[in-house]
Amino acid sequence: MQSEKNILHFSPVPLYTQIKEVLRNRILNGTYQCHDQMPSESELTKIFGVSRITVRQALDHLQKEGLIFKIHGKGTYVSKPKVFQNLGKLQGFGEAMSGMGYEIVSELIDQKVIPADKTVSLKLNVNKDELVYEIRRVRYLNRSPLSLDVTYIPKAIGERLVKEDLAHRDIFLILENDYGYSLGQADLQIESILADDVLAELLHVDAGAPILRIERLTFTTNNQPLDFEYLYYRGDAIQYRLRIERGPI
Amino acid sequence: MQSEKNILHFSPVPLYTQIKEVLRNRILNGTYQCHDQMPSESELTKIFGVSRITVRQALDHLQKEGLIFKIHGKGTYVSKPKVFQNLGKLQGFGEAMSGMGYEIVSELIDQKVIPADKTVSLKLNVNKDELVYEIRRVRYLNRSPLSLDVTYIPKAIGERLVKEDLAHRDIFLILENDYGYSLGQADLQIESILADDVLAELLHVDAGAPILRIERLTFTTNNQPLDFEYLYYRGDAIQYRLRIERGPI
DNA sequence: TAAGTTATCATGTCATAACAAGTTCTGACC
DNA sequence: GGTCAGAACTTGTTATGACATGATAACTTA
Repeated sequence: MQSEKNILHFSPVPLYTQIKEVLRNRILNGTYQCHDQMPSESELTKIFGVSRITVRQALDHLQKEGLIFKIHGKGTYVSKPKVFQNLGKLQGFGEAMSGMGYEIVSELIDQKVIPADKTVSLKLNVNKDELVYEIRRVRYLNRSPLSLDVTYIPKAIGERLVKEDLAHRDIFLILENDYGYSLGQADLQIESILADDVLAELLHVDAGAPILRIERLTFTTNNQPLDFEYLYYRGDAIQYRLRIERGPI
Repeated sequence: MQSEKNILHFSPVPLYTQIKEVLRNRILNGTYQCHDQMPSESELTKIFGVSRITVRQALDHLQKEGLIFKIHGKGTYVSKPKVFQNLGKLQGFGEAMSGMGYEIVSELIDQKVIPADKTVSLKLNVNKDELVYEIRRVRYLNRSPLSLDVTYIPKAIGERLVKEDLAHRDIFLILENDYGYSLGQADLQIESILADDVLAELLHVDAGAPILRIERLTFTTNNQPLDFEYLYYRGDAIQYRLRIERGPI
């Protein structure tokens, strides 16, 4: 019946999902390469032995993921993997830059247990004056200071974190891979400020230099606040690139 | 034939788009309220006089926008409007703030046809020195200047745009609703700079004040660059809030 | 040769139809 | 009364078929 023996017509997983996975793999492993034209919808119906509506459903999902794009009247094509493709996702800075050929190291400035002030307690959903960990690090990109990260994290997690190699490992990766937390959404707030003396010294800029200040509150997939950070980036460094998708209203 | 006289079966705009707009309006104006159950798919087919596949296409889009959610076997429901729901999506600033209780007006500083410089030509994918429109606007939030938007757009589109009411309408909305462009992704680049004299005067800040500079390149769903902008925000205003989701890779 | 027309193939839209599967309510049976 | 089967909803998946519309190449015509 079907030319593709990988496609099971009697399976709890929908046909369009199976087809989507097969096509995704072929794109990722290079069977269909960047800017290649994919088989047309009618060809795919023959290849997989399904109807056109099923093929279109699989393609729609892949398009939503950004792996392919369609041109009316011409065909379906494999998207060029863009630098930004994986951004616009929540990720730490090291996570973002490593894999892009940059070497990121962090210098631990200090780490201490402090009572949560009003802002931190609100963000992390703890009582005021409840103890939390404050971790201050300066991140270097190719020997040049790039940002000061001030992280607030519940005391229980902080106690484990401070034993880790925070100079080379991303906190998000530790939380996810080592501690098993599942990171979900994050709220970002961005503003522009002037460097004070402390920032100026740490980031090797003049006092009064422009600084990009990002406030980030990260949640688990269960919507529990987990990590609250202030990120002070040097204003002259290309900072955050986001690939965001349109959603109306 | 159809119970809904607003739905035109012989129109260049697809039926599912018309239905999507009608339903969206009913959600926004409160006809269908938060957590209300929407009419079932079979009811909607009768209401609008279309087939179920068309209704589902409209609902799928609304779901992707986050306005509704479905529960298998139960029904379709109106989502609770979240503060961040509409952020982290690509949207113009007015689009973001209106509906949040703020009044946004824009002042048109100037609009002119200029030859594309190297940056603009690269971003918009046109030849260097090819003519493009440059539109400069200052946006006011409750009488207070908030940002300078410098928009570069291909000449053909710009010629139509400059006839519009750019003081009160969002460019993105005009492009989408009036011109039928389907906006897809956008690349954002954010940095922090100091206000020069021009910016200082336009934004009512001192020269040297911190400014948030956002470079935004917006694509159609066909991945054609459509709109390239520099957004200069006052650094002391809460700027951009993004709700971003974690994605694999 | 250049310009216009047509054929062909691509995706986009829409209709009708059927069955699967999850939820809820009802009514029969114990 | 409590339980359980089933009817009557819901959304989810899939098929088949049709026509519209955009893009392109081949063909025709001036």
